[in-house]
Amino acid sequence: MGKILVIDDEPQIRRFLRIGLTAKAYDVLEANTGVAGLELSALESPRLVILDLGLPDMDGIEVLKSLREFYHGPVIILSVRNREQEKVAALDAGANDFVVKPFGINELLARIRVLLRAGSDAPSVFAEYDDGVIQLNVLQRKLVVNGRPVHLSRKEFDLLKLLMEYQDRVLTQQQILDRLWGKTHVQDTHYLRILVGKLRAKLGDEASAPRFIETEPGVGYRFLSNRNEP
Amino acid sequence: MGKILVIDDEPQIRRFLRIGLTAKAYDVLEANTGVAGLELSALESPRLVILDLGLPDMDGIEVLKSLREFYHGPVIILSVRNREQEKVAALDAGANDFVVKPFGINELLARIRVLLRAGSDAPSVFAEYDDGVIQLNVLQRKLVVNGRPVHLSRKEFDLLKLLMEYQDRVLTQQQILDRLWGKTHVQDTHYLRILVGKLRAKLGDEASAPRFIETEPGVGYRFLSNRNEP
DNA sequence: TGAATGTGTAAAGAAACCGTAAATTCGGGG
DNA sequence: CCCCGAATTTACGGTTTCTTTACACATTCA
Repeated sequence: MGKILVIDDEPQIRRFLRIGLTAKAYDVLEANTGVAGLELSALESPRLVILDLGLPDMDGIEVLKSLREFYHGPVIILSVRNREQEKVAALDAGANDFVVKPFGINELLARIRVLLRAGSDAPSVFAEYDDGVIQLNVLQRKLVVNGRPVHLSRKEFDLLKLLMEYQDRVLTQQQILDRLWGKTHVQDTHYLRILVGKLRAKLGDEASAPRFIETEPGVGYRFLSNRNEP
Repeated sequence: MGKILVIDDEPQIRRFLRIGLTAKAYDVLEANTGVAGLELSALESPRLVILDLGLPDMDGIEVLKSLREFYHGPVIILSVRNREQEKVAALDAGANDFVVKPFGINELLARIRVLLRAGSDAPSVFAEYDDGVIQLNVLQRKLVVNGRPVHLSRKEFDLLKLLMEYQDRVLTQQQILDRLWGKTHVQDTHYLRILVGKLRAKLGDEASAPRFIETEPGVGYRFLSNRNEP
């Protein structure tokens, strides 16, 4: 049926979930800390993640945000607290659902079915990119080009990651601006041109004969995956 | 921001939702019975539906099932009852979320954002065209004719995509002009002729013996799908 | 036949768009 | 508080794309 990752520090909750999930033929992976959970997600590409907000090693929302750097599958949040503020924060940070403990296993299973039903067919994990020429590590936010490490600023990195994630597809200027600057700046296309310029310079790319980032005039940019060159 | 339909018989709940939703710039439609709600959904194609299970005229689950016969957007269920059985039934009948009354407006708004966010990158109706001779990839914005990549400008691409989308059917000049230039330019048919000319040139087509784009004099243009040629 | 209308190319002009450089402001760390 | 890298703003030259203008040709219909 698919792998489901449970990130929770309470053994009895994990047991409760393990029993309920395996009964429905899901494969259950378990982690008892945020760090272990993040590692497992990147490694195993689970179909869905269940994340308890009350972890001992990291703040739950931080785990979620880190997870969303590379994991795009559905995430269900568990919490003992029923504060609206916390729900809104988690949902806006990228969670797909929020379930307050205690909860019935059947409700949780139904919510899982809803999310898997709607699931996309795109790969759920984008943790690294590597064709012989250019390597990007999303977790460490590090880039290597032709064997040389290249330092990127925050926005430069986010832009490159976004383009690589949708390689060969054109991302419109509006899509990029929305993602990097927020909806309030979707018309400040000038920011974007400058950022692309800086990124190209660091990649050793040139606009007139692009090997990495290609301009689609009036539309947006695309990252090229097929490089045919010396 | 998009139309949201509220199906609820209690005026105070509708008012509560109307205020909260319009404050976030959603357009709110309202229905106080199941029948009225189904009619409005079919008529208005809202971006999202909020459905109360306790309606006077029909059983809530039945409304949901009927709705799902034709409506595929997100549906949030409201209910005063907190029985697990009911939640499971609703979620399995096609609901995307289930919120128990009383609830905070901010949580509901956050859950709405989650559902609208998920549906935003839904697969486009028309993503690709390919007969042995000509291939168009909409997401990559790439065109290949007889194995050779051909670059199209923005308007050229939009025009070709539109024609291919309605292959073998005639699109009137007005329809095309409206779609590409907006209603203010529906009479500037010169634009269109020039654009068609450029597109034909890039496709290797000629107006007198069209293989791809055929002129329907006095009416418009059509893209030919059945090519019988050497 | 000949005006009127519709269509197809070509080329010039205008506008929008892109890329780079450099100056200025912002913000976090020491 | 100062410093440095990052982010934003300003300025400008070059290019593509879009729009406008011009004209030849075909078809229709009076």
